[in-house]
Amino acid sequence: MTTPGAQRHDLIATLEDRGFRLTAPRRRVADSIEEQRDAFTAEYLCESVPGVGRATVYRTIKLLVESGALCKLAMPDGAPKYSLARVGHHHHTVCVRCGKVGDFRDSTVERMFRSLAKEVDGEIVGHRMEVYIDCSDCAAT
Amino acid sequence: MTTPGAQRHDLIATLEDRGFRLTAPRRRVADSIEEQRDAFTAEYLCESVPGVGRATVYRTIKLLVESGALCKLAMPDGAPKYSLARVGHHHHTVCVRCGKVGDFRDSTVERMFRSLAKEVDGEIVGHRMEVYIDCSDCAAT
DNA sequence: TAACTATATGATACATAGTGTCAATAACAG
DNA sequence: CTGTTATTGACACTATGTATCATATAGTTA
Ligand SMILES: [Mn+2]
Ligand SMILES: [Mn+2]
Ligand SMILES: [Zn+2]
Ligand SMILES: [Zn+2]
Repeated sequence: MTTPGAQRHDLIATLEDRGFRLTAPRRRVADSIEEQRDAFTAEYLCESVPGVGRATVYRTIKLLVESGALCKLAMPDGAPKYSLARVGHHHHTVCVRCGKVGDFRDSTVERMFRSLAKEVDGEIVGHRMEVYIDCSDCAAT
Repeated sequence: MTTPGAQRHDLIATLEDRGFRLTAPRRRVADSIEEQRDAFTAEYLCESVPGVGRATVYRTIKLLVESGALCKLAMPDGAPKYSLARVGHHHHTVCVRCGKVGDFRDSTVERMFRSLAKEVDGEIVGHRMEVYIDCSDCAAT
C-alpha cells in the first residue's frame, strides 16, 4: 500500500480554472475545506461557515467533487463524507468504529480493475470501492 | 469473471430461521422481492405491495440485508437498490445509462482484497465495490 | 469608473429516503 | 384458548439534499 503524499490544494483556483466566479461565499467554503484535517460531512461544513447559505455550501461541494478536487465517500451508514483529493486516483479505508478515513493506493487494486475491464459486459466508466476497517487505534481499546 | 449461478430463494424461510415471526405483510414483501427480475428500490417495492405499511417494507428489507439474503447497492445517484443475493459473496456492475445491475465474482478481486488485508492499518471488516459500466446494450444505441 | 448582464446567493419550499413512537393487532408458545 | 410479546401501520419527525426565484454581485465592457 502506498500512502499518497501531500499536494497543494487551491480549491478556489480550481473553480476559477473551470470558469466559475470567485465569490465571497465560495472563498469561505473553500477556505474551510482546506482547514479540515479529516473527512467531513456537508452539514458539518455548513456549520463551519455561518452566514453562508446551506444551498451554496452544497452547490460548492458538488462543483469541487465534479472537478475532482474533493472525494465523496460512501459511509456504511449516514451521510457521505468528503475529503481533499490529494492524489489523482486512490481509494479509502473507513474505520467503522471511529469513522477515521485513510487514503491509499495499491497497485494490486489497479491491476484488478484493469483485469476486470476485459471481463465485464460493456465498458467500465468508473468504480467505487471503500474498505471498512477496525483501525489500530480502535482495536487497542 | 464468473457469473454466479441461480440458487433457491426462500426469503420467508430465511426470516423464520432467524427467529422472526411469519406475518402476512412479511410474506407479501418477500413474495414481491422474489418476483423482481432486476434490482429495485425500496420505494418501488412499497408500491408493489399496496396495503402494506411503508415502515414494514423498510423494516423487512433491512432484516433481509442483515441476513445476507439481499444485496444493497449504492447507485451513482439516487436511492440504493436491492437485489437477491444469489451467491455468498460477489460484486456488482451498474450500467450508468440504463441502471441494469449485474452480479459477478472474480478471483482477481478476492485476491486483491486478501492482499490488501496485510497493508491497511487495522483489520478489514468489510468492503464495498461497485463497477460502473456502459453496458453493451446501451453502447449499441 | 459606471453601467450592464450573466452568474451566484440564500430564503424558502419541496423532495426523497428513511427512522422513532405508540396504540392496536396478531403470531406463537404453553 | 390464553397470554405474552413481536409486529404492524399511521403519523410525525429527521436527514440529506434540490428547485425556485427575487435579490445581489462578479466580471466585462464602454
Ligand atoms: Mn481521498
Ligand atoms: Mn448481487
Ligand atoms: Zn478507528
Ligand atoms: Zn445499460
